[in-house]
Amino acid sequence: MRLGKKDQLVDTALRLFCRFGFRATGIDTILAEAGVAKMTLYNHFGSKEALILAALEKRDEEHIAWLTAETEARAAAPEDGLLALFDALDAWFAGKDFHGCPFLKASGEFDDHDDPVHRAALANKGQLLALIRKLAEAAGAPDPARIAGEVYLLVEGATVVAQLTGDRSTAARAKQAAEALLAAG
Amino acid sequence: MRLGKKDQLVDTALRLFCRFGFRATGIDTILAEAGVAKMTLYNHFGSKEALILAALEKRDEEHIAWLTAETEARAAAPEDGLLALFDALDAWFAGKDFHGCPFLKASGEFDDHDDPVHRAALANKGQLLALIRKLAEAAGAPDPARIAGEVYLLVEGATVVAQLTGDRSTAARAKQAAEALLAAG
DNA sequence: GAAGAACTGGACAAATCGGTATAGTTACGC
DNA sequence: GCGTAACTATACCGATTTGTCCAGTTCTTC
Repeated sequence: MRLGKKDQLVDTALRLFCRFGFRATGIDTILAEAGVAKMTLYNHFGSKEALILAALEKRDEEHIAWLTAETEARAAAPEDGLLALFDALDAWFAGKDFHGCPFLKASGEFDDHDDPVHRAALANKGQLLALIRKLAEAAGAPDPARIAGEVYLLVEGATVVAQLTGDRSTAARAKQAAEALLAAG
Repeated sequence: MRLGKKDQLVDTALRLFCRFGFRATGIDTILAEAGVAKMTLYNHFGSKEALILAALEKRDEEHIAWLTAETEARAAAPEDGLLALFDALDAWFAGKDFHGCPFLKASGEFDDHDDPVHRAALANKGQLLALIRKLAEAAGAPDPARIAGEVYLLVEGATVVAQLTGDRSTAARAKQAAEALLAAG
């Protein structure tokens, strides 16, 4: 077993969901791309929604971990982490297969607060906010919770605008703003 | 002609698109909700995509105008406009049928920069950025273009987060951040 | 009131959707 | 090598999708 059909399914599903949207991506497309039979999918996941949930869950763990590591790697000192986060974002946006944040897309397509997919998206954003709060504390901000909340808005804004416009300087602009916020205390 | 079937169609379509998404909303649903025959739709618009485009175009004009007026109404002096914008946003978010920005949703569902729908979304955002720039100039910011770009990120971030979390204090938090940016110059 | 445009309602088409059934094949553990 | 679990291939289901066709009705306007 080189990778496991299940993981293979989740990976290609996530890629296609990001690229074309959740509803627009049919199961048959995922199957063909992954080279997996339909019954294999329905043995592992009971429904398309379950596959979406599994894909988001995996993405959740991976992306938060990636962002944390990338931020740490780019911060010379712990107090630089909050600004280094935007360098990590910049690297993310610059990737050639960047198509926005799957959680934001999911919350847009499943815009009902009771929907399991929407909840999954919300859960991920909670983790992102927690990461930012930790970075704000490490940066020695006088009111880390408030700064984190404001920086979080910048992060989401930059993510959305980068996807919308494809502008390569978006993360840098957000970083500038974050610097000003941090300096203002 | 009380309202015109065409406008009626565009209005209900936009409402349903915002609520349930563009791809998830079938034309039969729109037709039933609007009380209009299918052929009437295809006589006015040649396709569903044309209806989407028409809905976004109308929304574009209306929303920018509404935002401009609401901001002016809430600004005691011209130099308060940039911050008053966030009060207008707050009013928008607080509306009971707020379901996020249709242009952001559209750009998420049609995530191809050549797609006409994506282009329409982009065009609207250009107008929004222009509005913010004018407000930044009126506020007497030393570098209005830079400040506008940063504030724009806050606006998009706040819009997305308000839709995602339903948090009522989102606009206020964004306003706080904008104040700091403005004060920092 | 007559002409013409706008609109209706329902049937229909072709494709696609998520999901199921079945029969057969491959791979792995003991 | 045998049994079992995982997987494949294909055919199929009913529902739904966008879009078309057409005959008949309502509305507007002169």
